[in-house]
Amino acid sequence: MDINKQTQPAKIFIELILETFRFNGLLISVGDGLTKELGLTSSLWQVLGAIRETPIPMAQIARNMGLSRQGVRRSTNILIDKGLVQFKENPDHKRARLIVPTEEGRKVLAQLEKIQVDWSNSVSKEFSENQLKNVIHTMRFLSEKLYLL
Amino acid sequence: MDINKQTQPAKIFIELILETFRFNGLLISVGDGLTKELGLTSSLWQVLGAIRETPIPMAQIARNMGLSRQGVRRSTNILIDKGLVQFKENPDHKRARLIVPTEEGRKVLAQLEKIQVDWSNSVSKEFSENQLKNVIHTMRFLSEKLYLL
DNA sequence: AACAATATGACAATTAGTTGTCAATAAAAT
DNA sequence: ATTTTATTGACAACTAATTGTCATATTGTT
Repeated sequence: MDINKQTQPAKIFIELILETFRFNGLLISVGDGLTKELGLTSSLWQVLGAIRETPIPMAQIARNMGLSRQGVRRSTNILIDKGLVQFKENPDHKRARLIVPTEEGRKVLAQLEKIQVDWSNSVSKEFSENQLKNVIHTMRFLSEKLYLL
Repeated sequence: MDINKQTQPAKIFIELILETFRFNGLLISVGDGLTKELGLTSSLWQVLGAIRETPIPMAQIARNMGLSRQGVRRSTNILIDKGLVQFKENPDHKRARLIVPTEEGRKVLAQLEKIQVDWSNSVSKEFSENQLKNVIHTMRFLSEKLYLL
């Protein structure tokens, strides 16, 4: 039996994976740089950002952001120590308390947003909406395929 | 002065970042699943894969793959313990020895490649070459912008 | 209503990865 | 040629993240 031959799209897909790793790493390091002054790391602002609009429990943050439940728990503990978030009883679930930003947390979120807006504006300046949307769409589509396998 | 308003591409760019985090996490977990039987984790096969064609020193692996030098060192040590790679004197650089696969390492690389070919073929089946290339291109373009800032 | 299956968060132990520092080597500048 | 700057890899200390297990709460089944 012959060795299966790798199709052309498959080769490019592998390239895409490696590029994703690099891009992801770059985003994290740039993100860390941007928010260093706020005393936040990527894992922290990912969690803080996740409850910007609606307070949700840890497990849901994990699901939304593609993080592990335990990782979110850890980050949440740190954010609590920093006084940026707190627990709030969840009427719908006795165990799964909501994570909500404190007053201080809201201030940091506002600063975060300011930084993010300036930065994202300047980075995305030369890109069209469609170009970026296409990337997101393809990633999501690929993700679906990955889940199925 | 008004708060800077976030442009539409900027908003989508932020979405793209979050999607990248999720996609990256998914790739790692799927990759770990695929290569579990070989006793390799993502960080390990990233390093092993990097020297598939040409043996290079640790620092170069790190640069190519967007990993930290120290992380690569760690992975390399593990791969050496597992007997999959070894050092080889580098005529061009006394300090920076080349990392080369052992006989056993080459076997694992072959298995890895087999798995990778089957998997990438099946995932990328419904994607056009161009669609994937566009994603890579956009990521690289974004990366350039990120470096400049 | 009773039971089974799933989701959630806590904790401990382990593994993975980073940071800071150092000495050796190589490359670049003068 | 000499000096300065970069790169490279090693090591140790530290921080981050994962894994496995457990008790509790919720949801789904019968």
